[in-house]
Amino acid sequence: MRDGKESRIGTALLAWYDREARVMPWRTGPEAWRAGERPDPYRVWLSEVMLQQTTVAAVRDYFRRFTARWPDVHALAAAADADVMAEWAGLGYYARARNLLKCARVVSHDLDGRFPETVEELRKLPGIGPYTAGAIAAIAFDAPAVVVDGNVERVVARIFAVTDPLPGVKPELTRLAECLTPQERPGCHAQAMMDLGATICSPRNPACGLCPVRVDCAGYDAGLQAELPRKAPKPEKPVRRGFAYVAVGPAGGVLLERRPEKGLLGGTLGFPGSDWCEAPDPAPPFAADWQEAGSLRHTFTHFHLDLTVMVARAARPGMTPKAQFRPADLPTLMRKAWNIAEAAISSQQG
DNA sequence: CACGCGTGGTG
DNA sequence: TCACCAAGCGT
Repeated sequence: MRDGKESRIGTALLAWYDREARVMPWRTGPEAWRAGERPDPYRVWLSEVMLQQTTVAAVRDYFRRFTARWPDVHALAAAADADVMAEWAGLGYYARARNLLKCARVVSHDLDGRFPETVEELRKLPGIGPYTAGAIAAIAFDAPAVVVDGNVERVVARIFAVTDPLPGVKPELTRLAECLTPQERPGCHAQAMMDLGATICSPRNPACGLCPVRVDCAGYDAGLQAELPRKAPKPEKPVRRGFAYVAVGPAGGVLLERRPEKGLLGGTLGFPGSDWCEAPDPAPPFAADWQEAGSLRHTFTHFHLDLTVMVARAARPGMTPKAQFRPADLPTLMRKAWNIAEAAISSQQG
């Protein structure tokens, strides 16, 4: 399985990681690791869920706020749903936040607060798929799990000069990643692969001159490093339109609603509005003197949204009082809508 | 299994 | 400006 080349790559990678490992709030660095310190599984799990399809830079402050407010899995399990959704607001992919809370409650109530140590058991928990299960097993419990994220796909495709496109070639990349996974320090190896992919073996303009495994990189030898991994072309994003209605009461209260659990922005707070489609009908939540405040474009995973923001001053039952309304609790789209509405209202009334 | 699901940085 | 991309998962 692991012949001279694979073994040499693993050794070079670990030596590089020992020198260059990135410092992150959820990590135990190589030095502390060697001194016997191990990362807290709760923090590993929380960071890995936040990092799903999300950059390190975006996660840092969210991770700090979550761990300051909920230092362990029991504290998080006891949190109110609305508080967790508010703290997650802006990070995106809100199903992660709902599954995070479900998972915390299972671990807290059914597993006595201890995360499972095997990939098989971790996989059964909500929000933990093949990648996250492997990452927790490797990083928190130092199990020789295979950890394949977008970084590892790229690194492996380049090292072995795999030219077939994703996603079809993913199983082969996983097998190749398995060949590189050592029995010793698998957690450090997993983090080293991801650090290499995030810094040197980057998607565009890889810094091969600094790469610890360049001498064993078939992609570099073939001059293909910048083109790998190949990916199937993505369909164009359609444009949808919609209306959002921001009602502000005499004392500054705001009319908000919580969206359904499933679907786009599921479980988040927002302003009432129309459907989002090619040609939506206006859909004011009640009759009032609605004025157009402006519009915005927001891009989701699979479509662009052009949203027209309407405002009215009106008292309504069920408004969120001004003192309890924090725009930071809203997903980014709704925060943008609020910024437009607020500017219009303050300029119109002075 | 292909698709739905956010957001901010970047070239 | 805008398409692409990032430590994927659930259905």
